[in-house]
Amino acid sequence: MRRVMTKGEETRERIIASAAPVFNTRGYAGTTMADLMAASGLEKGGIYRHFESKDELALAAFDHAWAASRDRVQSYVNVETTSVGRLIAVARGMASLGDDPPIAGGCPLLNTATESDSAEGDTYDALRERSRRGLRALIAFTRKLIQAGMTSGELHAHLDAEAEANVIMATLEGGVMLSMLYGDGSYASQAAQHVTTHVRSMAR
Amino acid sequence: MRRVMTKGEETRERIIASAAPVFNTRGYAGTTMADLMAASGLEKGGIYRHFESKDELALAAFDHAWAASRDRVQSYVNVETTSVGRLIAVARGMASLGDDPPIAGGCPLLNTATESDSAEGDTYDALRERSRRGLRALIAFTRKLIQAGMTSGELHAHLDAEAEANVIMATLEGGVMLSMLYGDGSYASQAAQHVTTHVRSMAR
Amino acid sequence: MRRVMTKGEETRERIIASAAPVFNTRGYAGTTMADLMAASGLEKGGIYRHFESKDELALAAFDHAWAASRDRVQSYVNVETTSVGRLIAVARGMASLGDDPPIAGGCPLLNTATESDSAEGDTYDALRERSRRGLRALIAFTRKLIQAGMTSGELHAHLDAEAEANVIMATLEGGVMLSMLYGDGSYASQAAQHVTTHVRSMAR
Amino acid sequence: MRRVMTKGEETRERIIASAAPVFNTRGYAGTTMADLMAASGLEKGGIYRHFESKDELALAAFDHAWAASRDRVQSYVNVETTSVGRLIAVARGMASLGDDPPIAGGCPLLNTATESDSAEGDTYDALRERSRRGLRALIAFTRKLIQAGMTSGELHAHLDAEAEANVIMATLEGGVMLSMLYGDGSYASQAAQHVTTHVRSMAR
DNA sequence: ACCTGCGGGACCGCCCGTTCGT
DNA sequence: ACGAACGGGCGGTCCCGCAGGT
Repeated sequence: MRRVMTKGEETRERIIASAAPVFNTRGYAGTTMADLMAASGLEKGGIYRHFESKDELALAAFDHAWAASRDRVQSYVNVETTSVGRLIAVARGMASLGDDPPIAGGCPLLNTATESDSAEGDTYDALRERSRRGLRALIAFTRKLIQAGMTSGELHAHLDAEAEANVIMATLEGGVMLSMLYGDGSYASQAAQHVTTHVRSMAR
Repeated sequence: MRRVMTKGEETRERIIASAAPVFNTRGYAGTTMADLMAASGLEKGGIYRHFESKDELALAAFDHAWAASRDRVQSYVNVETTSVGRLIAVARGMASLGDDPPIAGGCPLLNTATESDSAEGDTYDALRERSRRGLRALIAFTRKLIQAGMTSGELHAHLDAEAEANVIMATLEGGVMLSMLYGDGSYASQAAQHVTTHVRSMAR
Repeated sequence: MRRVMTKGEETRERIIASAAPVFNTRGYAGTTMADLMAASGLEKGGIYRHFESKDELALAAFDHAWAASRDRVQSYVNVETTSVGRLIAVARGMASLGDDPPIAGGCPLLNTATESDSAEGDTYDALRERSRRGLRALIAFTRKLIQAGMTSGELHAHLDAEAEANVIMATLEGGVMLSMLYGDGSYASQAAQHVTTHVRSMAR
Repeated sequence: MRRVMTKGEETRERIIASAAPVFNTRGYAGTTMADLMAASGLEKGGIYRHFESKDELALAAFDHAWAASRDRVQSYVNVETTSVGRLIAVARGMASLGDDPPIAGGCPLLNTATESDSAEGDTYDALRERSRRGLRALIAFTRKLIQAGMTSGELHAHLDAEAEANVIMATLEGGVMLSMLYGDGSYASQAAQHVTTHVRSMAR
């Protein structure tokens, strides 16, 4: 019987999991090592054994938070079979990030993108790059659903799939932002509802 | 001929104007007094004479940035006469914040809302409150435009003006976010285009 | 009719008078220019017009406070005619500094001596020198009263006037210290009573 | 053999021991963290690990200095067996604080009392409270010695022990003050001599 | 092998005492 | 006499490296 994870790896994962909501709520610059210590229950040295720097942990925490958010959306999508159904599932899944986020603080893509978009510094560069990749993946996923719908005949044939995907994601992220700001999930829900209606209007 | 502004007031305004893009790009927590000194050209003592704390300056800088952004949108709206035209102007005005922002860093509402939405502390509280007010005003302005269009007969009579305004602003802010993240104004433009099409579809 | 004091000199005196209780209560190091501004009602520039530095003002304030304290003791002495009466008057006058000081904060000699006695720095040197002179004068005054009493026959002829004066002043200053610490004038009174009894025991 | 003190506790004690003479000579307000760093040989971070603030260290340093001074007096008292002998020992012990203080700067009670007696602020409040307790204990100790002498018949039966103790301590502290100011231990010695004579005069 | 806690040093926001133009 | 600006240094806190102990 093989060991799935060493004790050290488990600790590492535990640190990441505890750090993710902290970075997601306070931001990279607003998070201190003391916050991370309190969250993980470890001393400084204990954290530094597993991560070279706060930066490295921040990156790992972002990956963790983004994976959790992506999984959330994926879980909505997985139960659907049609392209239209899946597109609507993406909308509802994204909206859930503003209503009941898997990682406290809302959508890590939105948070990290906004903090890092025009800031300078190596860590911000890395954070921005990950945000870009995450959002690019999300938009590409949506675009492919649209294209699949176009191919299968569920959707009109002459849509600009790229542009539609961009706008859908903009609307959903904007809804999450509003919901987080006002502590009211209905903004994200309304955004999801709008996307749903829009997607249906693209169906023939 | 009387003095409109004392030398001190001018300096204060100069400090605010120079601080606004710094806070807007680096965020509140990411901005240091040294950054503010470099931006204003003043020494620490010179800044401290005009502001009790970094916090007070941050608040003033937010107000400045938000006023500049609001004015930008307003300047698009002012040349239009119809409700539909004005709604489209709002969309183009907001999109311009992602393409060519009046204050470096993009939309101060988006940036400040995202940084402060789930953070703790007095300054974050104040920042969050200002973001809420700003966004509320922006949404209310949009809602009134929709209601005016409904009253005048430009738009369908049975729209949910509040929900429409929420979604429009979510879409536009999301578009700005994407444009800032990728350094590409077309995301915001596509969001504006979508809103434009949507508004026209609401016209009878 | 000649001007006794120019307007500038008056202001200078006003600053000194307002600064004296501040330095006497907070000490030299514990007093800030802001404290002095608040006490005088003047702005920084207004104070610096009359004094080259905080140090110079501190010295002037000490002189003022010490003069006021000396005058207080003198006023007790002046109404007495005998050496014994005058010695007792010195005791009661000193005790009054702990009970109802002419300058808030108690005896400036005690305060300044204690702060400056083993500290380094030019200003402390000057402060210490003034404390030494003040206390030396006070002790000398007391010694001369004893010597006068010895000469006149009021007191025993073979006293060590210098030592007696030293001890009397030590007792009285110690009493003031206790009274200031506990906010209770009875310590100083008891010290004065002891000195009174002691002086009477030196009378033949 | 078990460890009596961890390395951290030892460092903490070392910091306190090095800080005590600094605070005792320069006063609380006159002492900077840089002074404390120089005295301890540690960097700021090293000190900060053991104390939350300069204030906390100041309080600990006062306690240390006062304990050392008390021990000094105690060591004079311990070798005496009679009440009169012990009272005289107190006088000589106190005088030694002005002549050859265990902590540079003289009597911490005198120094701290004088600095804090009329100053405002939480730390001054705490310092004043400690000075009061220390001096109260010293006076009470002296008073009990007098009362014991009265009970045993060494001293006259009708003395006001409280008042005598107050005056004795006033005289001794005043002597220390003079010795520190002039850098001449003879003032404290004369005060002690006076107290000795006075105590003997109270003996039947 | 893993983690705790100690200590370093840079730098934070703030406020000091000071100078100078008006 | 004021008020603007200065620049250094304040107390405090950060992130981090490393020695030592379990």
